[in-house]
Amino acid sequence: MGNRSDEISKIVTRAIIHKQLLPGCKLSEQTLADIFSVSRAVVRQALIRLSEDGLVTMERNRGAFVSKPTYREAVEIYDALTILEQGVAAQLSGRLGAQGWAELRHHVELQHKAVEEKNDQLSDQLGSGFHEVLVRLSRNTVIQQMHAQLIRRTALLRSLVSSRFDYCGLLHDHGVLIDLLEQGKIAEAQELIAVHHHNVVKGYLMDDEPQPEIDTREALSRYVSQEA
Amino acid sequence: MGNRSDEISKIVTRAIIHKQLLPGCKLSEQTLADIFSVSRAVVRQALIRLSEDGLVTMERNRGAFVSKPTYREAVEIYDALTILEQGVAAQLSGRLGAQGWAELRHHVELQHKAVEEKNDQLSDQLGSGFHEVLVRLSRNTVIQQMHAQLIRRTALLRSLVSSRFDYCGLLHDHGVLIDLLEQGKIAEAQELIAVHHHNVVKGYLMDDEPQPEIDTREALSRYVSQEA
DNA sequence: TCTGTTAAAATTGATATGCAATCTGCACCT
DNA sequence: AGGTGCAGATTGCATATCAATTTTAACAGA
Repeated sequence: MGNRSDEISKIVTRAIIHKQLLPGCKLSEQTLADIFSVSRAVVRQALIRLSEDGLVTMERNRGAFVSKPTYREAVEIYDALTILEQGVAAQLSGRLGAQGWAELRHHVELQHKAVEEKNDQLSDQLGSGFHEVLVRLSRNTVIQQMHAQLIRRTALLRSLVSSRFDYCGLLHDHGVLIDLLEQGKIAEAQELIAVHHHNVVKGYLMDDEPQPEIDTREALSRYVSQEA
Repeated sequence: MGNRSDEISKIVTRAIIHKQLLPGCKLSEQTLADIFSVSRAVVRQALIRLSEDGLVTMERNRGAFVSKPTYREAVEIYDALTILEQGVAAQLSGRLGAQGWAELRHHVELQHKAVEEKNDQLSDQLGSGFHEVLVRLSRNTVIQQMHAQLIRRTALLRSLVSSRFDYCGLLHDHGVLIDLLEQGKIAEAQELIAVHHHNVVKGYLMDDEPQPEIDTREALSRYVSQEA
């Protein structure tokens, strides 16, 4: 689509994923309009796109902010990822051609190098990338898009915490997963996926436990709504 | 959210789901602006929301149309639904309280009456409703929203074909599914979910086989792009 | 009658501007 | 320090305008 608002939303998405725009950051309409040299109307459209995607939260008369997921949301997102990837894994196992397995192994290889070079930025990217490749091989664009959206939201989570992952362990999981799937051990593969994501979430837990800072507005909403 | 564009997009969504607006229908900006007594800008925002949801397709300089899913898309949507519900089922089995099972059975009861009264409209609605309740019981709003979006898109599919479902059979599946889950027979429950959705898609096959009518523009796009 | 061309009208995508409602920040007062 | 009130900034929406593109209609020719 050749829409200006679409381009802008994609650019801002990239900025958010690359931790240039951090959760909670205000996205002023006029500021963005100046930055992209477009009218406020176009910026609003871009912000709406972003909010539909979950990366941005719009508050009436207050404006748009980069979303700040709660811990609960993090768990839900990884649960959703687990379910999607378990389903895809079951479909792929036994049905994927040699070229598919090769692509997965190649991806693990790439990440292996990134980890060895201690390139955390790249390791991170390739880490998510593996899961994306896995889903892409299912050849189901609907699932692919849902999954991609979830991955974008995990990027939000990563910029919310300064967690240090056990990249080596997570990477090892990827390799084992491929083996299990190729051998048709679906149940074990699915269990591994669940544990894998569970480990990632645990990595978040370290410094972002229950709730970092509570939004007063949200905390009081239930009381305000039933005031006399 | 108190946005006007949000309200409008929800109203149009209802109209599409209720088959008042059919796939392929043109959604003129000015027309909608007149209908809702708002400016074109607000209508554009609503249309963007709808297109992000997949119910509406926007074509540059041509406008917005109610989406017309292909058969392939239908299969992909039901595959996605299958995966989501299989995952939710596995989580629910053994973990859901008595109240949860009761709610599910109650829902089947309601649909049973609707089918007896030959109220197809209501049967349809409750049919999707059962799946929504199932997912709601997972208490995962992320999965819930993804699932709800898929359900909306299945409504699109239903208005695209004049299929007559075997409501009785589908309803029976729901009852059996509850039994299987309550007994902890996860694998069988998951298989039933897959077969259930497969049967629904087969119902669509009857009169909407490969492609109803091909969009010339789309059909020729690959040739036009590489013309001399 | 059918086909192809051309001109007019309609539609979209985007901008600019104005305005009411609301929120924010800050000086001010107790 | 802590509450009050106002000025300025921001959002949400309306209207008006314009270029680009598409659609429609009229028209001419085979």
